[in-house]
Amino acid sequence: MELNEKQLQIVQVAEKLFAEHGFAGTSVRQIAKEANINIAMISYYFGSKEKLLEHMVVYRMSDFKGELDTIINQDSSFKSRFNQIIELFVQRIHKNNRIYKIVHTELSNSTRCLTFEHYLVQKKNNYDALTEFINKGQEQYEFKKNIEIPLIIPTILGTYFDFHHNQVFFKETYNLDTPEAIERYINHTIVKHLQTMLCAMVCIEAS
Amino acid sequence: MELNEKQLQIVQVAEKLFAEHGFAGTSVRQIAKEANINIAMISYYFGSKEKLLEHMVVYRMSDFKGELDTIINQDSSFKSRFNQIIELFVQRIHKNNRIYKIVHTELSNSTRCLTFEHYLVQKKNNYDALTEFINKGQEQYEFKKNIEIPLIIPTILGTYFDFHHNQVFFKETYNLDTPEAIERYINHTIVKHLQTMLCAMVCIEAS
DNA sequence: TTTAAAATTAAACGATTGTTTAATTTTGCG
DNA sequence: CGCAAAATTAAACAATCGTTTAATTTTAAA
Repeated sequence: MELNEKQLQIVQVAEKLFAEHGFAGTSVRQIAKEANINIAMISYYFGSKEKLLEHMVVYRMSDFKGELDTIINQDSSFKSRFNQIIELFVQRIHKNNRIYKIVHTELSNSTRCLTFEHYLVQKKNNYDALTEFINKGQEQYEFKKNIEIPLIIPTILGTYFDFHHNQVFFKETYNLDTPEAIERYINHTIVKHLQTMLCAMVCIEAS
Repeated sequence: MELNEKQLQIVQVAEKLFAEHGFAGTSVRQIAKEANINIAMISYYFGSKEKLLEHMVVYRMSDFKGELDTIINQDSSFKSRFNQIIELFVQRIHKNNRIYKIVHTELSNSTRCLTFEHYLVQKKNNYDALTEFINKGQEQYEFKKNIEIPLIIPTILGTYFDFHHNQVFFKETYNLDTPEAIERYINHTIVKHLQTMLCAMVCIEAS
């Protein structure tokens, strides 16, 4: 995915607006205005508003490969690696939460006929890598069996996104006033909650 | 929330369309066509498209009170009640997943200036009721301490919704071909996954 | 400096948006 | 039945939508 400076600027502004107001709720005029470019430039560079979204998904979904394997191939205990994987997923999804929000919304949108193939392939890779890792842990009697492995990632991403979607609620209920407080809550409290919960389910504790 | 037959029909059709195509992605003409009514009837009954959404949220969010208390006040073990609470939440969110999807999307939408007060009040009630229940379980040494109680509900709802959002992925990856298979997966596999995981984190097992 | 390609612009395109109007039909009570 | 209120309609409203056009400016290699 090669984007020149101007194209990148458009994609970044559009990503912000699509995440905030939805794809249908954002007009090309808003994008053009906020990106300080002429309306026609969007069609000129991307062809259409829909194709701009496609370019955006492909562009954002290409730097994820590898990080997961690095942790899995590390030389530490299964539990330690499992905890690191959980933290990685939260950081990843948090860093790119805008594009994920857009994809989640448009993926189940019967209007859009995009394939989101890049997203689905990425997802499949993550699931396969995690499944293989858990299976190995089970073979070595470090992880419990009878675990619903396909639901581990939904639990991680879902917990993050439910918090993210309901930030208005959490802010006023648990006094997360500053952006720093929210960052801390995500990187510490949510990560620790997921680690505690998932390890309690998955890990066999030495007694 | 009192709606006559015609208004109810409009709300139901609009709910389906808003959930499928988003609020901005649905036109009043689509709603009118699918509900077999004249376009003007929407303004006539609700005032505007925005107010239709408000009416919808209020209407859908009013039958939730009570069920949770019934389980909490039951005469069974903390663990048993906790498992029932988890199942109730999944069933609730699944039954009403359309309005939740709409609210989640529009809640973090800076365009919309709706308060969604009914939703937020409902949510607060659920959180307070669950917190009180867990606290009692902790006092009786049935539940562990140092638990992040505010994140239990996000884990339940989030796990469900991540599955729901990515149904396209799960369908082809785990062969959930029929609607019945999906129902079974939600009501059995997801519920059991959440019960196993959350109980492992929360419950002190007799040894 | 010349020149062709690329980038950028304002303006206009038809289509669709949510809403309102004013006329007509249906309803239900006296 | 008579008649006012409610319900329903087709048509029109101005505004905005995504996209295209055709003209102009900028760029950069020859």
